[in-house]
Amino acid sequence: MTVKRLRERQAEATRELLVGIARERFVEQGYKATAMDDIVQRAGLAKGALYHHFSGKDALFKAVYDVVLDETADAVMAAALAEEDPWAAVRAGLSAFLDACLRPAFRRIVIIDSVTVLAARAWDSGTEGVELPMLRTVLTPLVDSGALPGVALDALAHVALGGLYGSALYIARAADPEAARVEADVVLDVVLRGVREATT
Amino acid sequence: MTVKRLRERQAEATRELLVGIARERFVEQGYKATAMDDIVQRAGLAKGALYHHFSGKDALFKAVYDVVLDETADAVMAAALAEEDPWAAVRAGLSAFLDACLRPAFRRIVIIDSVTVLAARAWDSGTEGVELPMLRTVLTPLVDSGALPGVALDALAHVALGGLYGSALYIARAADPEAARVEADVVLDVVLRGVREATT
DNA sequence: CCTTTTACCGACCGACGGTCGGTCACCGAC
DNA sequence: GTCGGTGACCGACCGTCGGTCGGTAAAAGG
Repeated sequence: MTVKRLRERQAEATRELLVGIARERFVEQGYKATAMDDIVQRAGLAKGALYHHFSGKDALFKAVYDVVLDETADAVMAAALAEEDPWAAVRAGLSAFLDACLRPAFRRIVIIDSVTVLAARAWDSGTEGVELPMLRTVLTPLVDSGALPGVALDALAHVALGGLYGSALYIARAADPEAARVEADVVLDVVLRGVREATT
Repeated sequence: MTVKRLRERQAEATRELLVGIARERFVEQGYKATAMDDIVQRAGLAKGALYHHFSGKDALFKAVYDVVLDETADAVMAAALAEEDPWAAVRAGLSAFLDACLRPAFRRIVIIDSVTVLAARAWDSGTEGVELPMLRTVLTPLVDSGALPGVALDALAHVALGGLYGSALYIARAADPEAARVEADVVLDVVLRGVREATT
């Protein structure tokens, strides 16, 4: 496993090179405006190489998306799981998420383009992203604790994800992202405290 | 104004025909999978005619989008403005919105594809949709009433829009949309009541 | 009438995602 | 060592599709 054949290492390097170039282009120009030929040329490779490693443009994007998302998911989950109290956990995860929204790569890849590219795929196949399972993990304690009678976990997760998405878009669109982050934080905090106090 | 020249009427009819065909195709197959040639052929016209009336595929989609959105916006705004109490207005608009989510055309055009197609446009130009102004109209009384101290209207509108979008997606994805509508309703109601009771 | 306007035509273009037969360096077996 | 197999990579080629442009005929206007 640790001992890699030359061919293997070379292939993996090529793959990572492609993902790296693709990430740079996707973040800078967006998904649609980025041409496969451009990526290939900048990588100093031929088209066949790209299609040898990735089944298509969307698969390449997915690889980039996974990397960018993981960079955030770890931080968010760590922040949330570090808290004992379910409400505090939600609050901590929220804060970590809003921080992530300030990063250009996260905004462009995860917030804007992922919807465009991966929605169709998720539509046909039952493929589910990482965000919903994450939210379920965080929200399950709340629902299980009986604090939210009659609330379906899945519905709650979807609405919450939407709200987060809305915040992210607001921050991404703002002329002053830092200030927008604070504003979004206030709004989400009001909602969170409201739900909490009204149901306990 | 009411007296239209023959040419004018003919052109308008053609335009509406194209929008109608396009709407049918967009709803059935989605934006990307729909080819301009297909629309043109079904309408019994040539490509030039289409490009005479619409500057491009996205412009054609925008025309369809506007029609579908207006069909809903009127109902939502009417429901909201019929209520005196700001909170009841929000609740009424919410209900009307969730009803709209059950309509296939609304789901496909406004919820799914509009993000893909119109996001890029809205990104560059400061073009804003109809939803945000609508939400601002509904939410302004709440913010003005001082019930939500420290909350920025725009941030609140964005978060709310996101939550609605999440609900809509949940309903659209569900095997049983009717049941999902009820679940989403419960969640949104909990959030709404929570915020309301915690701040009054 | 004759000119202008314009709705509409349809052949053509270029960009772009994707394919496929071919090549050659590496690798394991004997 | 050498030899057959494997697979990373090559790059010319293709189909699709959004978009263009010179042309045409009929209505509008004088």
